[in-house]
Amino acid sequence: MEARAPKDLARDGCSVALALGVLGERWTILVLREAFYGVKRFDEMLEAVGCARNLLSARLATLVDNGILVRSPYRDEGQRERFEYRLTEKGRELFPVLLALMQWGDRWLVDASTNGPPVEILHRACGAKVAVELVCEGGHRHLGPRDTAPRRRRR
Amino acid sequence: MEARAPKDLARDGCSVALALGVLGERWTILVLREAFYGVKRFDEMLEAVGCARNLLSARLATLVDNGILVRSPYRDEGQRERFEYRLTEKGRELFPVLLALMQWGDRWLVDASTNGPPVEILHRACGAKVAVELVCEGGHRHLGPRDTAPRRRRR
DNA sequence: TAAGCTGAGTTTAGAAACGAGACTTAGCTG
DNA sequence: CAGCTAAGTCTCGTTTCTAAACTCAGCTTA
Repeated sequence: MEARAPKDLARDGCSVALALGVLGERWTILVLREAFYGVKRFDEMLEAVGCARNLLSARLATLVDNGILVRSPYRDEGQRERFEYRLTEKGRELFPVLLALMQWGDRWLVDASTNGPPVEILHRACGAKVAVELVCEGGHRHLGPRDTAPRRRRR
Repeated sequence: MEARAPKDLARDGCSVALALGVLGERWTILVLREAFYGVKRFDEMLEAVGCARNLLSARLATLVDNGILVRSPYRDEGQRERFEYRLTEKGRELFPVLLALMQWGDRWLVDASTNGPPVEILHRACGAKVAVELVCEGGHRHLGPRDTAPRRRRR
């Protein structure tokens, strides 16, 4: 008997499930974190992420296949041509996901004995701390889950 | 030689890695999605999520252990006492993570031939669609990743 | 009082994914 | 031409996942 296809989390077309089908494997989101921090090269990424080489190779390949990273050539002084990985627009739009995870981790998981979060994201233009927030198209801000209701749309 | 402990993604105290240590296993985030939709009971969750029974059992246990869900007794008319799972405050604060994933999936993964996302999250008070947004403490809104810079803090 | 039902799990065995380290490759350098 | 280096690939043992069968406790019905 055939096992459920891997990555087949998307039984019902839910966008969360679709997203996790692409991002849900182990290490994938940490690779993206490093990509946002500006890490581009294989061995540097390997060091930063800390996973096995073959897995990093596999994750980069699926991220490229899914248009989240691009693999593009570069050449260092007196070196042969190699490739580096950079975020695409599609990849950059994952920033709120990363920031939401970071924010939750900061709030609930970071050891309270330390003085604050290990990394902060700042607004370049003004230096203030950046956060994700729930807003509605009607202009209301600071919403919580209790203020919302899901609506399933007919297909 | 001992293998790297599972869930040990948190080599460096990064909050994203810490969060993924709790949420990063397969199915966990889909369980939370259903919890936000109001699903509370084991078999109902099983049907909605679509994973193996033993994994649902394991995921619910780790979510309870981590204070994201509470397991509390209920009793239906003429039934014995059973248990249901509900989000805690810590769990509810994951809503931005889910919404950010949904938003990205809607934008980049939902088949463009269909007319819009499968599920929308609406503001109860006004009926308008809810979204996550990057804002800074200086009051600037609609930020993108390009507008930000990370700063690592000394520990 | 026994037999059957039900929701909520646990167990088991085979398949798939992961992890560590060794090996490969292609071009550059001494 | 031997050695170096970044970026992989390969191998094999371990862990995790999957599906399905099994268990269990209390309730109902006979």
